[in-house]
Amino acid sequence: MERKYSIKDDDWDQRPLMELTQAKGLVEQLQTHVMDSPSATNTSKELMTKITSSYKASLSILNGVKFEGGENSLSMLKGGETSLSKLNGRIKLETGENSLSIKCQPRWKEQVRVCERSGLQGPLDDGYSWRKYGQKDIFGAAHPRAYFRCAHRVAQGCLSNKQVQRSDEDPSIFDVTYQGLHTCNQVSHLLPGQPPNKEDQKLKNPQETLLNFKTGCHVKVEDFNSLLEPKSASFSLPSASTPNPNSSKREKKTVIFSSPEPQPHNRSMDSSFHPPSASPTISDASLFPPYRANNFGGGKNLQFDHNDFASVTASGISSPSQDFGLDFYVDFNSDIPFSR
DNA sequence: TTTATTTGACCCCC
DNA sequence: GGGGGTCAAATAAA
Repeated sequence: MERKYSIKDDDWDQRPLMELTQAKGLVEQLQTHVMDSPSATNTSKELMTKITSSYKASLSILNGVKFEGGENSLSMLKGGETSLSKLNGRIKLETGENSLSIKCQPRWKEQVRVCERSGLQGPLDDGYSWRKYGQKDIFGAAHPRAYFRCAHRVAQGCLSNKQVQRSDEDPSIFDVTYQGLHTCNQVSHLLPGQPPNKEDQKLKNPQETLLNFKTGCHVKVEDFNSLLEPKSASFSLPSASTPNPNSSKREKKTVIFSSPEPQPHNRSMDSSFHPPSASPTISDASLFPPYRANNFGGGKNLQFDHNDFASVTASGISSPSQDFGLDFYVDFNSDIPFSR
């Protein structure tokens, strides 16, 4: 499969990232070939798996990361076991006695509007699964902020995460901040006709997916009724991790949700809308009222709110099996301290 | 029983 | 010291 990359002149060279992305795709193809080969030894299969994992870990670091310390920063990390972790918004690469802390990742913001009209429009298949890992009351904000990370973080080392907070100005709008590109294979969900893998099948069910935006924005909404209750409201904006290639810089689109007409039995009804286990979820009665998704209300709101974003265009970063445009803005402002 | 969510506590940065 | 982000035990749901 051929990949196309388009890149503008930026502060730093994205080519290593693109090359690595391409290499990852090729290795995954090779891995498929090796796994299917009856003559392949267990050792070669194991090596292929390790190589693929290594590529994914590397991409997790390189996606949106600028090494201020230059190439030597990485060359200082040598010897011993290498581990990759994330703490306080920083990616930390540790090996032996050394560690490299990286703060910046691709970061962008979406605004999701929810309005009071019903309009369930059939199933949709969405791309990414998120797992909620925290919620905080934010100083000066009327509504709490929910924290999500990629549900495949453990299994595939994907470091993508997002924060969701209801807007103070307009309660019908949710500010969704994404950080980090997906390095997992969830994008495969977007491929029509492609059977989900075993794990994904566990994560999804037909009731989860209610929308499909023509723009390519996929929104998952679960258990709208229970949004009235302190738990179990759920939705995700998977495509936000792969913003519409047609979107221009600082372009604003809006994802429109609509709530069902008031239904007295809503609170208790509907086992059919219970949230699946591992889903992109947002939970908080105060945050998430009984909204129902609708796919004819509008586009998605993609807002890049940083003044110093560099524009990068790449393709198929997250999936070797799919070619799609990917426009995003990378905040290169953050510092990249090196510590021991 | 397994898996996901909730929420108080803890940690780190400013 | 305060605030934001994350962890992890408790709890809920499937």
